[in-house]
Amino acid sequence: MPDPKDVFKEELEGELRKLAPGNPTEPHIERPKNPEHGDFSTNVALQLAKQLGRKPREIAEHLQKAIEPALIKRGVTTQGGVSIAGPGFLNLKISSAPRLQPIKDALSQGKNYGRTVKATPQSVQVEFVSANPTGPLHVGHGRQAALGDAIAALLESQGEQVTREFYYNDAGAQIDKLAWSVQARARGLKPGQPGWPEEGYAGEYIEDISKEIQNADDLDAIRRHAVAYLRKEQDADLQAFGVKFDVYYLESSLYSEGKVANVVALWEKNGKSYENEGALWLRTTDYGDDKDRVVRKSDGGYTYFVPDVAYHVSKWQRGFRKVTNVQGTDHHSTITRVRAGLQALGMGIPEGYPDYVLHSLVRVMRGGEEVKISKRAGAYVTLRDLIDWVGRDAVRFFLVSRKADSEFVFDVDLAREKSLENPVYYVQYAHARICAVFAQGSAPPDAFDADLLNGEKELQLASKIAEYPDVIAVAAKELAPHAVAFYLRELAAQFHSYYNAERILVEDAALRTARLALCAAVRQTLANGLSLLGVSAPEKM
RNA sequence: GCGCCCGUAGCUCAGCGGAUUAGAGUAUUGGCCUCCGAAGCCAAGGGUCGUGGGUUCGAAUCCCGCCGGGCGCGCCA
Repeated sequence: MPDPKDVFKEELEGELRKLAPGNPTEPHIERPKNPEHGDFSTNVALQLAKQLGRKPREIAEHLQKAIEPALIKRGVTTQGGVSIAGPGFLNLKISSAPRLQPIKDALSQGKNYGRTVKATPQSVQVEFVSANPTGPLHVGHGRQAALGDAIAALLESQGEQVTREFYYNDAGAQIDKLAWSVQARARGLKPGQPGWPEEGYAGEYIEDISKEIQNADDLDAIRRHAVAYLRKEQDADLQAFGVKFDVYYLESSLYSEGKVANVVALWEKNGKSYENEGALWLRTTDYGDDKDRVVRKSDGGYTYFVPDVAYHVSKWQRGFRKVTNVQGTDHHSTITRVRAGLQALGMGIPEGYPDYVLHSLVRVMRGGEEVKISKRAGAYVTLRDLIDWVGRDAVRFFLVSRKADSEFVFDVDLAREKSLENPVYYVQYAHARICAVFAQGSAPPDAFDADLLNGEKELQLASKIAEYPDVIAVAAKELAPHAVAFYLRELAAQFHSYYNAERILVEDAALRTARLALCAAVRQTLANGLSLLGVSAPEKM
């Protein structure tokens, strides 16, 4: 059976090409909230009115006459055809058999419902977290982990081949500070005392590490031990959070393999760099930056963004044509710089490479007050704190249920509340409720009589299930997992409403089978969506 | 000062390639369990979409100014 939405769109496109051959408007088909407006709606007639200098309703009538027979010809059965509403909207209401098709799709496709298979998958990469091993992961890293992992899952759902990557600096000045701090602790010094390193790390974890140091004079051993210790701890946190990386990329390898030096040499060769005041500068202003940037300091060391550019060259050379970096908004100035640095190499890397998803800060509220300090880390709230307080599923769902660039307040008390107030449990509860129905002894049916699902709530649920593939396609395109979280809430709400209004396990066997099929399809869709967000779909709660 | 982001119901947030009556959760109020899980449902009240202009037949959505908040403006990473 052809997808009515696709047919509707294709036929509209054909008609629009005839109406405005020069530059045809692309029709946007939306699914109206108000059921009176049918299953699909478009405002092309209104958009076209200006361009053609005709009244929108006239255009709508023209389109209506042209489209209706074409739809019928292609097997789309409607209720009342294409109707015109308001100033010139075209609304299409399809008959109930095709409206129920998504139930069959969800049942037959199972875990793959909503996913796309690509003949030639693109090799794409998502880089996220990338915390330096100088302390425990904080809430911001948690947001990156939740966001990055969900974005990666979304891209996978669209048939791409995704690599999750974690990049970290294992050898820079920050690591030196870490080593000095541990050393000072091992020698019995406390933060702030005379002899404590400037800008040293003061968290309790430094003391924990220092207790394992045998020789406080062997700074190299201390450094290795501290890095290994914190890496292990970060890995444990990520594992508890359910996030796995395919590649850990070490900044030090960029130096040892000569990749940093190569980048600088290419800039010099292309005439994109110049010497001034003993330093080497890159002409980033050629690529939209507001001033040129130092790349090699007068002391001979490179500034941080040189290895960053070298790292992105490595991504390009490893074949990643689409790369997404998930970082905090405090990094937004690096976007221009990294892209400029890549352009100046003249390697044919596209201007917008790579993509960035920047998230703003998360404030943590608990007991009506903002929490700023973690006992362990000292200066910030850790991801581990959050998981301990509210559990992995709630942390994941909360951190991903807002637009990345909106600042938001994580309310620990709300996330903890295992009841009405919590959207995570609300969605999970819908899943568990359906499981409970099936636990009464029925198996999800293979076939059912579609004519029996003719209630308004049933048809609406079917339409909601039909939306799912579009929702994740758009969320993947826009790198916006929060759309999935909102969708799941709506689907769960519609199910709860239905469940309260109608009995599933009715006497009539045929009707029972049909309703069980609908339930199974909802359950499958909930499970698929939750899985994209890294949230479990429990059978019991 | 400059650049980027944000300002929608008491609170937390969707919507923002313009369009059919501004949405949800939470909080408040009132209903619904002899019946598949009440971690649920039904209903009510609550918004000059920061503000002032502009474009448009039509603006929360696009453009400009202003106000308020965040972040960034290092030969730090």
